[in-house]
Amino acid sequence: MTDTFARAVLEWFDEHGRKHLPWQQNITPYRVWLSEIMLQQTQVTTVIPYFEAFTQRFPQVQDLAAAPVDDVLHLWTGLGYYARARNLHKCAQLVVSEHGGEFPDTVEALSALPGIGESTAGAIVSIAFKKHAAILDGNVKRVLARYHAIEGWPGQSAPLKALWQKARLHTPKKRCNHYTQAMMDLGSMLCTRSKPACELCPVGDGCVARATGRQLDYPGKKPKKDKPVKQTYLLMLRAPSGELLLQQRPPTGIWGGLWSFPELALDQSVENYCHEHHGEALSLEYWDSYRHTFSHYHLDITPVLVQLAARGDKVMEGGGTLWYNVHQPEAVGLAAPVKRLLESLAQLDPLSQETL
DNA sequence: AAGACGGGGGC
DNA sequence: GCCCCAGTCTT
Repeated sequence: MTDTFARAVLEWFDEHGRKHLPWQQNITPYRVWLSEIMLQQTQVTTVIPYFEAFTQRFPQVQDLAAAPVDDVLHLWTGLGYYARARNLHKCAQLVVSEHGGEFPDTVEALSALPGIGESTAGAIVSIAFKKHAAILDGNVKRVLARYHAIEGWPGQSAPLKALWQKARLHTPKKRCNHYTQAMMDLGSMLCTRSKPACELCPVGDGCVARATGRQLDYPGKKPKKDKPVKQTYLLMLRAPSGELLLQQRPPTGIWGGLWSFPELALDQSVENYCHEHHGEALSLEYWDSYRHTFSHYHLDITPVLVQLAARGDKVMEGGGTLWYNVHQPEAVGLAAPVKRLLESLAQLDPLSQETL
C-alpha cells in the first residue's frame, strides 16, 4: 500500500514535476547513469550542456569505454570533481567487459561499480529499470530532514542512517521511477534551502519543521572549519614558437589527471628554477595574484609568464608533458584556472597562430 | 568516522 | 564572502 506521503508527492509530480530534462528523454540506463554521475554535487543547469556534449560524442557506453581517458577529461573540463570522470570511464569499461555492455539492474551490482554509491544505484534502478529502490541525495535529505525533524548533520552516521530509514519507508513499489524524480523536484523546486515554498508543498500538512517554524534548522549544518591558505606560482613557460608547457598531474588529488602549468612554491626562485630546467629565460612577467578556493583550502595563485630562449631538451616530450598551442588546443582536461590563463594568453598572443 | 575532492550559483 | 549542491572513495 502506497503511504499517504508518497501518494501526495506523486500527485504533485503529475501536475508540477519536471519531465523535459535532456536525460528524461529517450530514457536508457546509460543516459540515466551518465546524468546521475554528472549531477553528483553539481546543479542541473550546469550539467545540461555537459550531458549534451557527452551523449553526442559518446552515444553508447561502448563509445565511452573505447575512448582515451584524455578525451573524457577534456569533455569534463569545468565540471569539477575529476575523479568522477575517471570513474565514469572505468565504469563504462567494466560494463562492457564484465556485463556485456548492459548495466546491471540491482543496487548491489551497480554499487560495486566505480563512482556508483547506494543513492546513485537507487536512482538508476528506479528511473532506468523502473524497479523498487530508494535514493538519498541532497534534495531528499532536505525534504525528509524537515518533514521528520531529523536532527544533526547528515555527514554523521546517526542522522544519515535515520534519513535512509525514512527514505526507504516512503519509497513506493508502484511508480518508483516517478517518485524518485518527484522527490528531487520537490527538493529543488519547493523545499529549497533558504526560502521553502511550504504553502505549495504537497506534504506540508505533515511536515514537523513547518509546524514548528524551524524549516531552516534542517538539515543540520556541517561544522565549519577554517580553510588553510596555500600559495603557489603557476609557471607559464612559453617557447619561441609561442607554445606553453603543460604537465599532467597525478591521477589522484587536486585536478587529478588534468594538465596544468608547472607549479613552484612561493619560497622558490622562479629564475633559478627556469634556468635549471629550461635554460635561458628572456623575460619574466609576474601577473596579479588571485585566490582559487576549493572545498577544503584556499589556493593563492601567482601566474608567471616566462619567455624561454629555446624549447630546451631537458623536458622530455610525451610522458606527462606537452607543448600546448592556444590556437590549436589539444583535447586534454584542463583545470579551470589553467583554462582561464590559457584563454588570456590566447588573447595576448594572436600572432602565434601563424607559427604553425 | 572523518577527510578528500571543484566549480558555480544563490544570497 | 559564505553556504550549498541529483555523493563517492579512501583512510
